[in-house]
Amino acid sequence: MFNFKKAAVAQQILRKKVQVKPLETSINYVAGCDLTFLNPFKTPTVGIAAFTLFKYPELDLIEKVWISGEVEIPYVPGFLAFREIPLLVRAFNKLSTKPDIVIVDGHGIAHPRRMGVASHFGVVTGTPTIGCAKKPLYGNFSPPENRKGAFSFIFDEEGKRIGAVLRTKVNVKPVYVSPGHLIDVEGGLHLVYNCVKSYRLPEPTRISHNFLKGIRKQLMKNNKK
DNA sequence: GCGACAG
DNA sequence: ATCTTGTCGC
Repeated sequence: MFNFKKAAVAQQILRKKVQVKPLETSINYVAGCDLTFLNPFKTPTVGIAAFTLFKYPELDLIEKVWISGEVEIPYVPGFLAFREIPLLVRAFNKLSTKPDIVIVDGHGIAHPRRMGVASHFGVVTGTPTIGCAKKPLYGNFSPPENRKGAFSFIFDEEGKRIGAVLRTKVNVKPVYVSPGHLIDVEGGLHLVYNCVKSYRLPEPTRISHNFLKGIRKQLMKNNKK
């Protein structure tokens, strides 16, 4: 079975490789990704991972890819990356065009050991990443004002900025943005906000999720026959 | 000791 | 993290 104690040690080693700094390249393509499970409450189960690629800043959809496979590691808060990364990397490799940055569904450095799934994915693939989660995991913050575009920063125990809480839509819960790799807090915040249209989640994440919904439906149907 | 705890 | 339906507020 999976050893979470060793996984925590691995995260402590990997965190030294995370680079939080201004993005060095211009953004022409941005990708989003997501996972779904045939039975999310059972492990092992079959997981499906998807990537969607968009032109930036127009947000025109360019490509969609997916892959499925067995997932054997259970979800434990703080260790999401170990469950999701194998399939995410396989799906990422199917993209015919590599994005300049990836928005990952989960946290980056706003994590107990600064190694959320976004940072982990960024380090193992050498890609700039930004985490965009729907719920808080780690850090101190005050809720942002109820205006679209309002935000407040997330701080660690030492008072260092590790992310931001961003209101992408009025009267809707905010999202939690933190650098994954090769970008900083401000840059990530700006990118996520530029990827938001009329919904709570940025388009790359939202479209990836919707895409997977259809794939999952097809797979469930084929499973029965 | 207790609560909190991405997906 | 899934699915489905109804309900409420803007």
